Amino acid sequence: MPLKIDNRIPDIVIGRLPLYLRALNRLKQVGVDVTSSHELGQKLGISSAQIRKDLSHFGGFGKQGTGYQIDFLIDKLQSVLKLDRQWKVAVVGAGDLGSAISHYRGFIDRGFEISWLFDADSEKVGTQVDRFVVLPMSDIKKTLTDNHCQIAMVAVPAEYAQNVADTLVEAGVKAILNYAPINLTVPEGVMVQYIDPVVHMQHMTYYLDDEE
Amino acid sequence: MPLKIDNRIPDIVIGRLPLYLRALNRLKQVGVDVTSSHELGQKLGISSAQIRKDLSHFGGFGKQGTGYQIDFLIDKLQSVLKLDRQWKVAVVGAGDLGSAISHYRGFIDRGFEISWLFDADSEKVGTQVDRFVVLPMSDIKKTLTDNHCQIAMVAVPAEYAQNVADTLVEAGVKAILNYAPINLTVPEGVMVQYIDPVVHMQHMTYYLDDEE
DNA sequence: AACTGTGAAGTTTTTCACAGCC
DNA sequence: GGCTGTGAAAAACTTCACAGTT
Repeated sequence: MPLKIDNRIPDIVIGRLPLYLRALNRLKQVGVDVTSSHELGQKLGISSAQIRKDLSHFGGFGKQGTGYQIDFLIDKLQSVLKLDRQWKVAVVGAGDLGSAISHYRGFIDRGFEISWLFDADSEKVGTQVDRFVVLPMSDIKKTLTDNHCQIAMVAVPAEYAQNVADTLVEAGVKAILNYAPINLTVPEGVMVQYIDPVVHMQHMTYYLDDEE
Repeated sequence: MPLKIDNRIPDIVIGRLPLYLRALNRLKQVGVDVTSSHELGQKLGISSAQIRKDLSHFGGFGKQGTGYQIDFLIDKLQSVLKLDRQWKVAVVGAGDLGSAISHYRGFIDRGFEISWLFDADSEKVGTQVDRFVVLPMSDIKKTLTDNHCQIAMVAVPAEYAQNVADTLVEAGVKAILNYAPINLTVPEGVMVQYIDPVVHMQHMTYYLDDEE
């Protein structure tokens, strides 16, 4: 009898699925019905073997000789990523960035609905930003708990971000997308992803020509 | 005689250096002078061995028994990443996102100066956004070429992003930070980094509890 | 003929563990 | 005692290459 097989799927594979999904939706948009690991890989700059292996973790989604039915694959990936529902998302910070996020229309058809906008500044609380009335920080816990909100975006200055994160964790949030350029400390079981444009640019400058 | 040693440094290592730099600047800010691979790793959720190995690619920056002098290490990392100068950056797209980027004050002391803001919409061209007058797309090539600008940020809707990228490449840009949720095709020698908040959130939903 | 799914091989990345130094 | 820098070992990840299917 074989030992229990550890079939947890590598996180790096999970991280690529949203990219596949994005490319597949794009192909669908331009009227393509079927694609191949080769075509998809070309678009993404990823080898076809990798795409096939990644997808094979979840079952045989393709057809030999044919490729992948795009509608079918989109459906499967959405299901794997638990995107077969709408996730309500809270945004903290109603400054320039929080406002831009609130205005952005690109979340809704990819599984997310921005649902609340919070800010600590009493001048901002009560004002209208896009379709939201800015709520005070003191409302976070009750609002998110009552609504079982598990996802939040942090768009406050770096010096407040850890405090905000602590509050969110207390409110039961399990996934934080942090726009503040600072590392957050959170308990086990809470995920943080970071968006910091400067980090990306500093990565690229390494490879740039010296002459400015 | 040994074969020529390939001492190109792995890209994954380069990608971590900006994170080290960010954490080091944070420590400096709160008055710390010296740190260790262990402390830094703790803050970043990275093993101390990895930090030591990463840094060792560039020389012995630490002192045995003591750790790393923060000022010194910041200086070295900035030099490695070519951040010992100010890079001028162009932004394309003066919508909500482009405006938020233009207002953001966090670039300047990390090596980047947003210097121009372009938009295709003739209604926007000529208007003031923060300290910029919005420039027409037709100015991109001359402006960026004349100023040897190598870095640009794309903050336009997905359907225009590839066109904008093509224009930027033509203007001599070598590093693109793309906020549009679409993969760009660029020639060899041009780098693209992507920022798509939805990708990060879709990555996290995989691990969230099923009950919403 | 074209393409998937997959063991096996190859490569890269991370961790271990310890000599050497402060 | 505490810490770095680093070969060696281990683990993780990617690519190869091909049997099997349409």
